[in-house]
Amino acid sequence: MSAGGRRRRGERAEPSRKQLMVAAIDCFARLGYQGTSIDRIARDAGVTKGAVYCHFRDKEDLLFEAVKDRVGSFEHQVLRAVPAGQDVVLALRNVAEACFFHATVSNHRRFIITLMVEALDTNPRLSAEFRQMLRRFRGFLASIVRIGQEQGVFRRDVEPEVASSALMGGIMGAEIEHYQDPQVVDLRRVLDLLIDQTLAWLAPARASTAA
Amino acid sequence: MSAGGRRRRGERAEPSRKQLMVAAIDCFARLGYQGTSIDRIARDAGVTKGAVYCHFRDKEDLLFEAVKDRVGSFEHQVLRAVPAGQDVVLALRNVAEACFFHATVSNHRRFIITLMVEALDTNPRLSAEFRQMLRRFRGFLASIVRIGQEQGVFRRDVEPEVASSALMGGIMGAEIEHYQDPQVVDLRRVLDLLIDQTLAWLAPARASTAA
Amino acid sequence: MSAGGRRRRGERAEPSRKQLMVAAIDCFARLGYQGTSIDRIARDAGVTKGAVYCHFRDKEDLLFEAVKDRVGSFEHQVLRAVPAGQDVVLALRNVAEACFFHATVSNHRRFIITLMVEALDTNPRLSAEFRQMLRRFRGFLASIVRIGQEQGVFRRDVEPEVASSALMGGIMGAEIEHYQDPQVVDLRRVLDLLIDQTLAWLAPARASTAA
Amino acid sequence: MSAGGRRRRGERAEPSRKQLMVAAIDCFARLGYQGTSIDRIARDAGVTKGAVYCHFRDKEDLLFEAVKDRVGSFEHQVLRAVPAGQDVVLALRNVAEACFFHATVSNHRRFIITLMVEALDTNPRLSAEFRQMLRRFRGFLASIVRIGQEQGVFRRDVEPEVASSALMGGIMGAEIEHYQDPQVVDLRRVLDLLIDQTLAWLAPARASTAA
DNA sequence: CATGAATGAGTTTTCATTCAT
DNA sequence: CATGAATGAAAACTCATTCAT
Repeated sequence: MSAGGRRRRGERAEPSRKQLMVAAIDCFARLGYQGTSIDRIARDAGVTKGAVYCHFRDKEDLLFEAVKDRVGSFEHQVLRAVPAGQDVVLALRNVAEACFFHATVSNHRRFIITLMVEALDTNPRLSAEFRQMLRRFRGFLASIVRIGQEQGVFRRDVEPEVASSALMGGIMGAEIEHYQDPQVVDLRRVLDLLIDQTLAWLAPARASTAA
Repeated sequence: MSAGGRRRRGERAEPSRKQLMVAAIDCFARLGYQGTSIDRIARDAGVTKGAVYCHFRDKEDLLFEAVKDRVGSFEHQVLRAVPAGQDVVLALRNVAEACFFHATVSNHRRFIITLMVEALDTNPRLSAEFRQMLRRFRGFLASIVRIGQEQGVFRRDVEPEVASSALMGGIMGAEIEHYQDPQVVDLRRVLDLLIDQTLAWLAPARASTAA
Repeated sequence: MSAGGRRRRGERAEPSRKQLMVAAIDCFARLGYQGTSIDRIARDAGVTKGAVYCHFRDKEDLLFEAVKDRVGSFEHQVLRAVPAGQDVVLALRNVAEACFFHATVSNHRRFIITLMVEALDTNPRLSAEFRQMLRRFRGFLASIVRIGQEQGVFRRDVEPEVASSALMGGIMGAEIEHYQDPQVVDLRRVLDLLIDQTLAWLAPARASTAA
Repeated sequence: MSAGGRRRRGERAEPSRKQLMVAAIDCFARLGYQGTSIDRIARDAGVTKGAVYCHFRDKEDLLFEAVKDRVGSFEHQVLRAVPAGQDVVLALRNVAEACFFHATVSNHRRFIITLMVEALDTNPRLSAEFRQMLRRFRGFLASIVRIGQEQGVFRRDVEPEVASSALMGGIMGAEIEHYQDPQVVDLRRVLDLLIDQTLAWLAPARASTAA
């Protein structure tokens, strides 16, 4: 009770599991998995090392939980940002907007990108998880493109899968540039240009009039 | 004779410094800086741990030497691929081609991307080095765009800096996707589409009126 | 249970921090700082290397803690041995007695002398600490001399600072000789002679004719 | 020949063995045996590590050679400073003078004291060497005292061995204080006082009343 | 649940020593 | 003699994990 842990009435018990997740996500996003020690996470969460093992089997478990949390949350956000039946052009813009939001306001996107790169050859299981996530995301973008093609809004001689790869890569790459050099790379403008470019490219050939 | 690396006469001294660099670059590219132990590098290079310290002050020194080597080499390759006075369209295609080459045949590009992401918050000095490199690269791409604009080959209402950010991000992102999922992401096709898209976007307006 | 130091219930927690300090002091006194490995200290204390880092930041921290502990303890002993208002002659004898005690029964004096010599050019910060300690000690001795002079017990044409330097040096030197060659150098007799000599020298001139 | 090693005509080949000894003595005096690396000595001597092994079997051999060199040289100096048949009072003053000289002009005395303390429990063989040296030195001082006693210049109720221990300890201790705090401890004055004190003590009792 | 001391394996680094040239 | 690359053992330190309380 003297050890600072007592909460006042109504102070929402702040389950330390949640705090640990928050701290872990932040640390992993900035320092990577290998660069983050359990001790660091615990300290940031305001508990001791031992407490981590009350909630998670080991460091990897914490990692997977964090990834599941962030990936799920992000995908949910994107789906919410793109209601079914929406204008496909608006849909693509909204996806970019969601990415922008999560890349600047939260560090969810950076968390994903950082761990994805790190996991490539060091954590096959995690890497597989990310692979699935990217496939879902590309599939999602490709489906938007496909709908646009069916609606006659997009030209038909473009493979939706390749186009979605290019778009997704463009978004990720722009983010990395921005994390690296926020003073020079204005993420908003780069993403806007990226979407404009994509839409122009997808516009049916005639006298292409992108939004 | 059993005592390790002693070479017999005429056995081509195979300067172990070079071998250490090669091993280090490969390990760092795949496992990251923190994920690579000195011991691993030494073993891969066929020497003992101690030998590493014969050639490099410490692990970080080895890292910086490796980065300097790879970045320098890559930039040299790109400059060679784009002779001065070349057609700007061809120039952009050649840049993409060089990236494709170094992303698939060697692992130089992956080395750079992996370390760039890892260094963000863990190694400010290295991160600054990468920041400079990206600025040079963006500046180089922007100069090509600018020349195209002066030649009337590219439209003039596009800011070269933003366009080069989008292009560079697109390349890096496509590479990451490819490293993640080589079976699904055909880097060549994605890069081709990326360049096509960029060139279409840069094409002088005939009737195209993008927002 | 086999996993080492886990104590059974009631087994008197024997705080290992204390044991580590004891082991460290003993090792440093005999082997010097550089000659003592963390592993050695841990083994002597009956714990593993890792435990050391549980209680001390690093080897140097352990060193400074040990020095602080011993120096403080020794100064405390000396002050207790020389109550305020005591006969100055008795005071000097008691100081020598305290040194004798800590040089033979414990190894506190040897600890201080060993580290003081080693630190000279290898650890400026520690050396400064010892410098302060010696200044305090000399100041303390000088104050006794000064009081004796005021009381008319000691002659007045002697500088207390120089006299205290000679006395302190005499004590330290005698100890070193004794550590070196305990069979030949009888520390008690040398210290006694030293004090006799000092007191004779400090005695008010009656007919004393020094060369 | 390009490697800087070529000497001009007449430049006295400066046998590197000598330079290595000089460098070793200096390093050992300041940093101790364990605190000095072979590489450091070699660098200070202007050669490479390997060269050390051309002249000395190993680090310990270099140590013993250095000790032999310094101890021999110092004893020789002292003997020269005290010609046989000299006035015993002058003899003691000259010994102190020789110590002062070698403690301030060269670092021979510090070399001896540093290694003597370090060797105590870490190098029994070296420690034995120093023990012999101290015995010789004490014997030498004791013989002077004894001669003085026979000449009636010194009182006879003092044991020469104990007196010489006190004197030798006083000299060593004063030196250590001076190495520690040269700005506060004026070695010359402390040694002078020490000799005065000793001589006063040794003066035949006329009215001298020690406590 | 939570703490914090402790373990033990693994990491970076140092350094005396060897040896082909 | 001298060099300098290389070895190998030992050192300091880190950190995920365990466990008694």
